Amino acid sequence: MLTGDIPPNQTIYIKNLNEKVKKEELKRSLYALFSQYGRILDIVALKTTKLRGQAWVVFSEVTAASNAVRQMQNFPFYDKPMRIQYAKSKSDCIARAEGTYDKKKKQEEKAERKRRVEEAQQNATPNGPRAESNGGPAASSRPGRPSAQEAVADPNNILFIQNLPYETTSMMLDVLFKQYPGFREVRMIEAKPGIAFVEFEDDIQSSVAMQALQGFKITPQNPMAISYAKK
DNA sequence: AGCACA
Repeated sequence: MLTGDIPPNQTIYIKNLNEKVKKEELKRSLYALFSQYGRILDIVALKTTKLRGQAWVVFSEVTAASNAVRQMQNFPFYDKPMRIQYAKSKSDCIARAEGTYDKKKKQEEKAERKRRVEEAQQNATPNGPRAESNGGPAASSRPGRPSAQEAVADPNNILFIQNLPYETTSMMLDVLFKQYPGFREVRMIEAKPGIAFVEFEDDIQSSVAMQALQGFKITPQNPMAISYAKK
């Protein structure tokens, strides 16, 4: 519903982002937050007047995008709830990969956009034409696919670590996790070897650490499995 | 509010 009637796309369009966040940090945080849903091929964010506060995250799979749209909808990100939809068009990086990227066509589209802006400025009519929408077709509440996929826990400032070697100590994990901003503490339970909880100040910081250390091997047999702790 | 590919 919040996705409007835009058909599924492997790229998601995010708006209502905090415009004060610097572009590079924004991209990093988006990457950290969204890579749990699948492989991210590209993130586009521009700070021009028209495009600030928005970003596109390109996934390698549509199912990943679908999960992200649903599960991260309204997620408070830098104090503002993210509004997520499918992107309206195919990302250039996808078109390039498919070999369908047409540079000429691209330039024409750009020129066309520019033309329309200028035109709009020409007839700066006091009461412009009513762009009345008819509400569109009664779209089904969900895009075509059932998307029977494993649920990802909601983001949490506490991480749940599994598959640790038996001899892991909290000091070892401390060293590993405290390199990431917002680190608070590691908690391990004597009676339960192989797991740990690592707390950060907020969801974003925990996500950054998760992304960075996901699969990290303390021993060759023990790639860390990091997920969000259950609330 | 705003759908791009610096």
